Parts: sequence; C-alpha cells; structure tokens
Amino acid sequence: MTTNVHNAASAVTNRSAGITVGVDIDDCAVRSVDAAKVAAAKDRSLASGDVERITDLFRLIGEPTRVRLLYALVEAGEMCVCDLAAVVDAPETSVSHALRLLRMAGIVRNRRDGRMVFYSLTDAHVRLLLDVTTEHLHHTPDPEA
Amino acid sequence: MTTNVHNAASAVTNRSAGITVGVDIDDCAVRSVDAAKVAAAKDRSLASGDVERITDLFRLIGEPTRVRLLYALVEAGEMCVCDLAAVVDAPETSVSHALRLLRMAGIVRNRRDGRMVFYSLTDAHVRLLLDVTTEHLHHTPDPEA
DNA sequence: CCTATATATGAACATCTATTCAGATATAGC
DNA sequence: GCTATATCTGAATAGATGTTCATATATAGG
Repeated sequence: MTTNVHNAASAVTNRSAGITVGVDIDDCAVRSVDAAKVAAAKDRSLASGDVERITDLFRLIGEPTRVRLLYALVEAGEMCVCDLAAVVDAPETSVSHALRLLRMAGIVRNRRDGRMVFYSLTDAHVRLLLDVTTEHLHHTPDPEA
Repeated sequence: MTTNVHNAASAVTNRSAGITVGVDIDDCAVRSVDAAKVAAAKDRSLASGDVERITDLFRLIGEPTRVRLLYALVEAGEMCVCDLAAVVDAPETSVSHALRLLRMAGIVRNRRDGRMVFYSLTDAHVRLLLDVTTEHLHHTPDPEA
C-alpha cells in the first residue's frame, strides 16, 4: 500500500558556491548543501520494502484499541475475545477487527478452544517496543499540556 | 484527539456457569470468562493519557517520509531541510510539514544558521525504537509475499 | 436438527491525514 | 530597500482508516 520509487541522481558540482546541484532522471533539480553527507545518508538509507514494513508496524500499533489490547496481552497473557473486549472496554466487533489486523501482521496468534478463540502475543519484541516507548515518554515532556 | 472514557464495572457472578456478568454504568452488559484475569488486566492497564501519548508516537513514526527522515538523522546526524529532502527524495514542502510534526512531538529539534534550518534528533530513544523494530522484522516472516 | 453463544466478516459512513499549491516569512548580499 | 534563497504555513483535495450494523460462520447442548 505504500509505494514511492524515485531514486538515482547524477550529481554535478556548481561553480558559484560550495553547493552541489544534482539532476534527477525526471529532470527535477535537487540542491544540496553537504553533498557528501547526503550521498552517505542515501547510501545507508532503508530499502523501500523495509520502509513499508516498518511504517506498517508502527501505524498498526498507533491506535488506542490495539495498544490497549497489546498491553492487556503483555500483562495478563492469553485471553479470549470477550475478555479482551471487557479489559479494553470496547465492543467485541471492534476488538475482533483489531485482533484480525494484529494477527495478519504476525503480532498475535489465536487458538480455538470450543466456541472461544484465545489470543496471545507471538514474540517478545512487541513488549520491548512498548517498554522502550514508555521509557522514552517518561524522559520526554508531554507535547500538550 | 483520542478520547475514550468508559470505565467502572460492578461485577456479579452468575449462577449457571462459571461465567461472570459485569454490568456497566451505561447498563451495557459485559460477559467475562476469566473474571480474575480480566480484573487484573484492567488494574494494570494504561491510563488513557498514556494510551494517547503512545499511540500518537507510533502513529507519528508510522509514515514513510517521517521514517526515512528519522533514519537519515540517525545515520548522518544533523542536516538542513533541503539536504533531508534530497536524502528521502521528497519535495521540500512535504519534508517541512513532516519535520514540523516530529518537532512538535519533541522527537527532533531545529537550529537556525543563516537562512538554513538544521534538524537533529533530540534523544537516543528513537534510534532504539527503530533498532528494536528492525530486529523484530528480521525475526518475523513478511506478512505479504 | 434447532437454538444459543462466540467470533468473524463485509459494507457504509464519518473522520482523519498526507500531499499539493499558493503564498508568507526570514535571512543574505548587494 | 531590493532580490534571491531557504523554509514555513494554510487551505483544499484525495485517499486511508476506525467504527458500526447486519449478517455469516462455528461450536456446544439439547
């Protein structure tokens, strides 16, 4: 769903200033102040596939119901849909939709027992992600208020 | 921007099964299978303010241009807007908008030098977040393909 | 087989968000 | 002060996304 292919620039140093002018294939000029740094950063920059996977993951976690669900699973372990709905205080339909997205992303897995379905985290990285985040927030002033 | 206040449930154990029926203030019944676990998870669950800050942060990072910008700053350090635009291969206007959001969230800071403005990361937590994420992705099969 | 329960699914709708363009601000150099 | 450059800002538009409702599937129990 995320596409942005647009690379390859041939750089030409400009006479006037210490400024480099790179000309794109599409002919859209790009000025750069620190050409070396730009080149290095471009070299080390992520493949577009990686960018897509990373953004998909962050966007997925960046929603209240899903964050609450993940926290609930981190804290209490495996739970069925109706209990999760009770914990995060959201309608079961919303929870089901949310869990489906998390499952498709490989973040949670489910297991059927009778007519209930139990969900749990697939690995510990999510917990680590949330921990690092809360750590960050504790050392950062609240943007609002 | 994220609001969802809806808590406090008085639990009443049901006679028929080992199932508890909690009745909300709003009178919307909530069934639970493992009442103890639900109660515990609810106890340990995040304050709505924390949920909002966390989701805001993840949603912020969950966008291609902003991820590329953060990676560029992680890899190459401080850069001006036009160089950042060159690295992430996006129009300067888009980059400016993106940087404004990152700055308002306290993730990056800026410094003016002449007519240019240089941006850099405010702390190391973002780098850690991205590292944990890539680590997670390397140990997780690609959802698509 | 029929009902009740637990969960899943699909579509419609309203909301949010990224991108774009036009124009504004700020600084440097003359 | 005037022009050019670097960045910012605001508004409009198109696309993505969460929620909701109606309905479908699956299982248990009689």
